Amino acid sequence: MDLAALRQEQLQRAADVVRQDDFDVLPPRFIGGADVGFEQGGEVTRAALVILEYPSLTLVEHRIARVATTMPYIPGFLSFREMPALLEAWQQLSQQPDLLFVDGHGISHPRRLGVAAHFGSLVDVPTIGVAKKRLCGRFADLAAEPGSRQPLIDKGEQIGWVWRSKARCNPLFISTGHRVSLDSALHWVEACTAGYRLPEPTRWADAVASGRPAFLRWQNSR
DNA sequence: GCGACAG
DNA sequence: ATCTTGTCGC
Repeated sequence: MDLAALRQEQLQRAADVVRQDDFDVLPPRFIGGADVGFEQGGEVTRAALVILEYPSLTLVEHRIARVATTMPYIPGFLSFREMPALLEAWQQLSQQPDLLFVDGHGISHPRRLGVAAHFGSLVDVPTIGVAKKRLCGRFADLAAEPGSRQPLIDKGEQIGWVWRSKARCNPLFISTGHRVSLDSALHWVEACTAGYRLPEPTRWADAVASGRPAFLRWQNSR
């Protein structure tokens, strides 16, 4: 693969990313969660999409897509590796969300195009990046209290929030994906967090993707 | 040159 | 991400 070409594609696409709020984002009726994983030693990419109703945070739909992996994992180019499976799962959705939480970064990326920003701008859906690790940028130490936050800064601009969602847990990296401001991104993630480190949409997507007991129980009870 | 490096 | 049991701490 030609990284120089992909890098150019990122710069071009990043210019189309909307970092401000959309009027129809408020209030969301359906919030989605996306999680991508790999199987068979990485040869198969598995994308899970779930739809929750807001504010009840009730699971209303789940979809899983498996496609042949086309690219290796290269820091900074993750979206190209996950995009095919995400698009496949997206097409299977019978109810598209008003807002989507994507595992990974949004604009908190070296060229401001993490997977959340890339997918969001591609299908033109409001997205928020929810990552568990830092990719770039710097931030001051967080207080131990849950709820504490610090701006994530890179090259002189704020590209996200580092937020401690739960006591004694490592913080989350929240950023704009597409059509959602940084402050709103943190607002919606807070509104969808229910006592666990990860917000509900992300937790459910993860549970569905890996066949967690919580999901299996939900599936049997209907 | 050295260290960092989403999932 | 994934391979995987027990184990330390609240």
